[in-house]
Amino acid sequence: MATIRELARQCGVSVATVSRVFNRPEVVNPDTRKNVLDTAARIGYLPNESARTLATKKSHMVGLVWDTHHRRPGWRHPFLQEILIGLKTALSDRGYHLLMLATGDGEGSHDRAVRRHDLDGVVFIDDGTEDPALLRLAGSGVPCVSLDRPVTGPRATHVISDNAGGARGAVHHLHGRGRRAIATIAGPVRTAPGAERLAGYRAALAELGLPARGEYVAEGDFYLAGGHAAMRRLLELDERPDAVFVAGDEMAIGAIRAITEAGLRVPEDIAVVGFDDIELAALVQPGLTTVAQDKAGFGTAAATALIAMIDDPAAAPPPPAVLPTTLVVRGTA
Amino acid sequence: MATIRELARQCGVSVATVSRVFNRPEVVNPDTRKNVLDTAARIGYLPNESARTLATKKSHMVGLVWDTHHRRPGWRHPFLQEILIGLKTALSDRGYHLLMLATGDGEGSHDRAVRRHDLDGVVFIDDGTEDPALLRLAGSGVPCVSLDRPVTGPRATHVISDNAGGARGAVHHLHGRGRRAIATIAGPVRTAPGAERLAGYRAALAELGLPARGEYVAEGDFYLAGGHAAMRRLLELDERPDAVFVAGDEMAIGAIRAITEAGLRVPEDIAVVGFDDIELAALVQPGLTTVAQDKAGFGTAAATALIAMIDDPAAAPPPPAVLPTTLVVRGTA
DNA sequence: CTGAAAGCGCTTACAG
DNA sequence: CTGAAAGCGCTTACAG
Repeated sequence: MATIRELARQCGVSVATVSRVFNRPEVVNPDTRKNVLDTAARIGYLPNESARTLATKKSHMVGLVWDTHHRRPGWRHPFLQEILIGLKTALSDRGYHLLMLATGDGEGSHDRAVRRHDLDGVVFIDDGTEDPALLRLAGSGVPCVSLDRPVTGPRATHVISDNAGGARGAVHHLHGRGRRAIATIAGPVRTAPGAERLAGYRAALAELGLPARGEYVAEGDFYLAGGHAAMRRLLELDERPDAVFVAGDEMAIGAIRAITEAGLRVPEDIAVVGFDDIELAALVQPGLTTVAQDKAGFGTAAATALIAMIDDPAAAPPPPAVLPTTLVVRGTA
Repeated sequence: MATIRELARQCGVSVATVSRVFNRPEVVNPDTRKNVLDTAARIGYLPNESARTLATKKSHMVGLVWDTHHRRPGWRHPFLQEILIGLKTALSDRGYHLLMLATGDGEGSHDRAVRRHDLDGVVFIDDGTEDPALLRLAGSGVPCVSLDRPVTGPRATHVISDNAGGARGAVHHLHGRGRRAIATIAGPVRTAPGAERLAGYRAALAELGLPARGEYVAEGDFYLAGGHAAMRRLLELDERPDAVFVAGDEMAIGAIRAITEAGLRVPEDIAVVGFDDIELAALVQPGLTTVAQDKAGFGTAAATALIAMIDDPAAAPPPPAVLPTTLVVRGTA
């Protein structure tokens, strides 16, 4: 590998000049600049990132804390792949790479990695658990953006869907279809999406002048089995609902299964609206009517927020990005 | 951040000694070793990775080339998330991090990133297209392991499922269920999984003494719509098949849809076996009988192979890892 | 607009 | 078993 010294020699300039053409090209004479660039291309010179990072403390790498937890082994984000695409694309457009942080090598592994590698920022995508290492990280002053949950810190912000708005829209849609006994299967209220979607459901009920019945709220866990179990509880009610807003698509699929097993039909007997718009939603039959999240938008918004913080160390963190949702009407409501 | 110099000062030793306790602890006096380790923990010393990499040319980072191509924008690997988990876990157990390589910043971006960051190795997970940058990388001498496709290079190997064996098993299963007119919907034969599964299908036919009819082979593209279209072609045949081995679960779901639309039943009229065992396979109704791949095994095997090459620069690359498959019998065959 | 020099935080022969 | 010193490949005031 050609080094900066070798390139400088071949161009007859100092290494300082070569360095400048790569970092502040505008300050160097156009002719020498061109010469340096040309011979760099010819001999295949590439600035070494470790040396750069060592000198500048900027690694041009962003950490991704994606927790494949001990506590919740099989945790899957409903659309990790899409988020990754958005993140990676937006980041690489700005010259940043994504470093997937190993987890589980003991407490505090994340902040250690951040310091050892001089990471410029980090994005969290976790299951909402209060991990002390994450809190410490967010509090430490490195730019952080978290997905799907609020964080606090001097340079931390988050991106989240308009969960309440999406939920409201779903309930209004159900109401528009003539349903009046509208139940919900909520996500865990300790998570922001769980709590906000439930709040949106309640708000819509109030707006529509529908009674808020406690027994119409069943809590699930965002997984299929949880949705199934919650629906069974709902089906045992004396006044069976004629519609249910389910706070996650996987749970909605489980709920539909429970309804079918009970000998009832969707949407005729009970209409169902989900949330997320996972791939599966379009593939089941009938297609799942659901509140779609802007999947790629998560990645893009996270990258944008992160880079804003990285570019201006003095600025306050950008406000949380709230992504609009879209109701996708298919067959279940 | 405490540096090695600061730590050395506090311990009353030279930086060389401190460096040794972290890199070759066995050569330093147990007492001084303990002292260094203790004060390191106390003052929160962490070796800086950039400085290490600069000095040693080992970054302890492995690149992941995951092509979200221009040529095939929406390309999704059926179980990227699971592979990522396996990879990340196995890698981090050995102290390596995963760097997701940006793509699209022009030709050759991958090999440039590898050189700039002194990556210790790279794993490819792509759609099988012949990307010159990848070939160059594999030929360059950095340890490479590719998923789902063979590669050649001085230090390259790959991990792949026993595609032919899995396909054979599927056809034998169909035969055991009494089916004799067994068709297949193949993946693109330019991909290794596509070609090998087709070969396995043909081998099984021969073993079973069944005729190999050209019109019973329909080529799909691994996507749902392709499977749907291929099945429609098969349904138009004079001698309609009574079973079909579909080389991918998504295509299988599409095929089932086509069968249903034609007013036929699965498995009564036509039995279906898929390949992959994607999440969806267990969720559709009836459940899809399919050849399961060892998802986490991909990541683990890739990490193992990579680390073997990294650890012994002189050794020949390990032979390709061929992962066994498992037939999962559900409702469609 | 350009160069000489110090410095970033480690590792590693080489002596002892 | 340990230390002094050179070196890894850059960047960045500081002069000029």
